[in-house]
Amino acid sequence: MLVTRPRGTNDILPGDTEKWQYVESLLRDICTRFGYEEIRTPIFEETDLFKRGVGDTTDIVQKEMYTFQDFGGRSLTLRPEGTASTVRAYVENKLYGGVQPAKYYYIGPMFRYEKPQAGRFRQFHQFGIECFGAAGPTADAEVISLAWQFYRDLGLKGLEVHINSVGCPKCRPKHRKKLQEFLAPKLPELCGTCQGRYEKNPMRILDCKSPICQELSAGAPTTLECLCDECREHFQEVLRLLDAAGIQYQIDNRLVRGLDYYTKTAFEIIVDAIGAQSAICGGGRYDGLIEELGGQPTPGVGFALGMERVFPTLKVQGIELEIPKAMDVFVAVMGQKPQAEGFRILTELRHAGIKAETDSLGRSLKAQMKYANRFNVAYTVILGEAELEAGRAVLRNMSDSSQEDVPLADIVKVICEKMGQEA
RNA sequence: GUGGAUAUGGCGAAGUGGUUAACGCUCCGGAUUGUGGCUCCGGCACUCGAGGGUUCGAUCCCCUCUAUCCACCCCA
Repeated sequence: MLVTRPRGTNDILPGDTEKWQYVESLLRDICTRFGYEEIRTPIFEETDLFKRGVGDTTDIVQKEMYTFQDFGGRSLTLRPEGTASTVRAYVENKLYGGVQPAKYYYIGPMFRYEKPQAGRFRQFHQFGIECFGAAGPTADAEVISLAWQFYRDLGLKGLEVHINSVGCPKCRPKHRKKLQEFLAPKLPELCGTCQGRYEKNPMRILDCKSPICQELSAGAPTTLECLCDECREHFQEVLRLLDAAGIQYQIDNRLVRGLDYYTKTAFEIIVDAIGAQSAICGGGRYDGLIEELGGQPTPGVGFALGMERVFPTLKVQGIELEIPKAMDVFVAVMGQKPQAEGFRILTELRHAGIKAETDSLGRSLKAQMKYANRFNVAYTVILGEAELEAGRAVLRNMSDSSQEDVPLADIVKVICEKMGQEA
């Protein structure tokens, strides 16, 4: 084969696309229930948007972005995540002039230059929501509750909500200072990346996976201990709301999100099903981001979940989605003359909203029946020279093999009645 | 970027330094005349990821490359 798909991308094929559509429509339905509206932004943006939005020091910006120059010399980047674009669109289109809070959802492909492995791809698909303009804890709780609702509706089990608060610009510097003081004597023993983090972003040392760093940072001052009054109250209120909604959670004071824009609430939903990947969903509050991207100071909360991680989870948990069958009726035709009449019936069935298929390869009746059987249709119309002359067609019930003669003039109506549809 | 594993017909999967490379599934066709799901029969035709090398001879041995999978890192 001359050309194959780019590394880390996937062809989503029939058989799977139905599952994607099912999940997507469930998500849309839930969003409608929660008052979130869809927003669609460009697949690529000015590179600067992500540098400022996601954070210059993050791995995503430093080594994972698909950045290119267009013929006009602009630096553009395939979006690595959805929040920055949504904020940009909110500010650029002056959506702050509308109803508040502004609640949006998006769903679509994201791009990161990663080494592919289980649950990780270079083009992957995220569903996410963003709520702008609500500073209070209700918004945080609602966002988590929406994600929870989705997993509940899908029937997934054993999911854990991990939650933490990373503070705000008022209390974070205090924590940073305390943390650096705590780690200073252990600095030489930390792993290479964490030594670098010490200056740039010491908070990230807390969720380093290296056992050595974990041990060294054990007992380190947590963000929770250093929260200012406002952040502490906010966090406690979020927890109280989750309790009220019956959502179980675990406080995880080592949970720190990898994107720079988070403030206060940070959360992940964890499941053990996708190889080394555990987070099926992640999000939190980002009260400084909108201002950072040129808007008025506006609070925001949201999350994103990876579509490529929900399907393996469904599989591991043995959950079958209820996908409606693809065909209701097959029209089998023999001979030249009946062909046109068969096509007329086929067309009218489809007009009536019935899923109908026919043979387009001129196969024998036997082969057509076999073909019909593969579609698992409820009825097959059989039309040959003899039937045509008699002005009737055979209607075969495929489940009990019973047959009846139906006048050609009535066949569509009869089928519609049987299928419980309106002619 | 680092490390490990694997690469055989549409899919799954045997196999050996040397005549026609198993098998299962799928697909297509057929089994007395115009009828499915079961059964039976036949077909899908030099091909063993790519390129070199060793050898009289390699799908099985060596080298290189590529791809895929998995893990680290990071994330959804």
